[in-house]
Amino acid sequence: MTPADLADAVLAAVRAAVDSGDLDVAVPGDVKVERPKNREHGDYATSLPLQLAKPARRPPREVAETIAKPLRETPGVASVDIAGPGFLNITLEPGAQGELARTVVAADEDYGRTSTMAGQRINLEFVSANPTGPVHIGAVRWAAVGDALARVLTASGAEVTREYYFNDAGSQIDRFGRSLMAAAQDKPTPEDGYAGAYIDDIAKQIVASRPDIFDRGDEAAQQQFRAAGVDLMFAEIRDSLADFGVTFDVYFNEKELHEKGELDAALERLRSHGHVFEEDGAVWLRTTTFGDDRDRVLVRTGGEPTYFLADCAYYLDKRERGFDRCIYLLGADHHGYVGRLRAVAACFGDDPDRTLEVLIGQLVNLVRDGEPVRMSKRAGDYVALVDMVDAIGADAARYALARYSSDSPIDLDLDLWTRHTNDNPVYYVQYAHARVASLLRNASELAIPLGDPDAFRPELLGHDREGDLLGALGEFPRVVATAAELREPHRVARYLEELAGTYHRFYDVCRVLPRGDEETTDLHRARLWLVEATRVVLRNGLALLGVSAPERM
RNA sequence: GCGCCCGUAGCUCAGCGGAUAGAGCAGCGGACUUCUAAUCCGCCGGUCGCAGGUUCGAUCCCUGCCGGGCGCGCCA
Repeated sequence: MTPADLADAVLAAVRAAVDSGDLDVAVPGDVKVERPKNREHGDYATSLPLQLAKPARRPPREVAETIAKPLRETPGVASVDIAGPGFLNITLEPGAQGELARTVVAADEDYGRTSTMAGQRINLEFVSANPTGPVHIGAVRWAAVGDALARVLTASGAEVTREYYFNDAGSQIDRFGRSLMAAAQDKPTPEDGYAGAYIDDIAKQIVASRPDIFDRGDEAAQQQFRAAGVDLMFAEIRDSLADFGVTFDVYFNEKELHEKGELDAALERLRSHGHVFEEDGAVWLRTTTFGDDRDRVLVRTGGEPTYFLADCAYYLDKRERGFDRCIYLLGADHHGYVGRLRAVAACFGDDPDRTLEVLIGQLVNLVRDGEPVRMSKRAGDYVALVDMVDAIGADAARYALARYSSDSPIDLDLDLWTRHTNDNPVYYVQYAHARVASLLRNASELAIPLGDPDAFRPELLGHDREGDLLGALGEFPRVVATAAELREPHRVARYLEELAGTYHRFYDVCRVLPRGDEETTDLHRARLWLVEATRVVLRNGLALLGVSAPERM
């Protein structure tokens, strides 16, 4: 019996109580059934009676009794106690609890998948770093978290498109092109230009592949530096992200918006909705109508469109591609965008609460030898994605970035995440998986197969540590669904750390394989099912974070 | 000044209104002839920033204050 099954049983009990006239209340849509910290409070507990007491106009403990009565009749439920002010403490039959191992093994890669978000078409835009330099650490947080988020959303039934908005138009690209040309000519970096070793590298590559680049004058040369530079930079960005395990379904070019006339189309659309006005020779969008703190310029006095107008066109483009929800993952230094983006959606006639979501990730600082590592794309002495992967490996980097709530700023100590010790949570989890894998290898060498599922005797898994492990395994689908719903993939990492600990503690006291010439008993086999189920969940969970599940360490 | 985020054990952080607030690290003390000790067990450690409010019940929701981070361009 899974927690979801039990939740259904509780709701069925409420319905039964209502049908029999014992209770007069609207049956809730879902119910929270949780594992109590204290084992004396049963295998599962719910505070539903406390919540129903007021609408039912009855004392909580009375409500609890009316629900408990039919719930006790549920197959697999051993006992239901009423505790405290009106909690229901539920104890399962040993077999019903152990049954979960079979469920998990049977579901295998699908264990953890739910349909809580079925039918939702989500556009998830993240990283979107400008192609004027390598991906820096701030964007890497979202590469790790965004990709994990995409995975938990998908696991919950949503249809997700990972998208990278590629700003290949605008003045920063001009500055990039000028910087490359200056580097190629050994001239100093232009004012507001980009500097750093990568500029020299790219400039050299371009000159090497086009020795005649300066033949048709500076203007033509700069065009080429710009175009070729963006291509090379973009290829580098895409490769470094791929090495990090992150690939996008759509790389969207800003240039395309300009070339297809989507900026004008968006402007007309906004005008038709009556939110556009002219002032001081510029064209503005009245975003303050929808809560932005100031109105925004769409077209400058000189007739040049702003980056903001491209943002409007891009949003419209996403909506016209059929996404019901556009999620933007931005760094804290861009949180000022939230108000205007929401206003954009509203100006197009959308309800921003429904169609748009902006998630803000606080800043990441890298620390090395106790000293903060400076990051600046301009100065060129920043730590890039590739540096971080070189320093601590893709697994540790992804895990380190994904295990914290995006709401809190983090200092990542490169030394710590390099260590192969217990301080390093990714090793703790991966080690648990390697230990499981090793045990299963030994089982197979001893020719002890899991055997026929019908021969599995779940009621033998009655040890406290087995119960703890089964309970933890049962939580997984709900953890994933919650991570998706709240857009908080770090919950998966924290869960895995707990599961790993629960497994280590089980392993410590519950011998799984027969020793020496011991007979293989049904208990050995039952525990093997439990271990196999643990393997499935650790592997599936790590996969959601994009972290490998090693067979050996 | 306005806006967003944060404030929980010595440190780094979990905890989407429930029972006695948790984990890792650090500190102290234990467990390896036994399936991977990259592990496990015990001890030590808290006015959940402060003050009000809502609630049967608040670390969680609301208001104000204090402290810290970030942001407030016809830049991108």
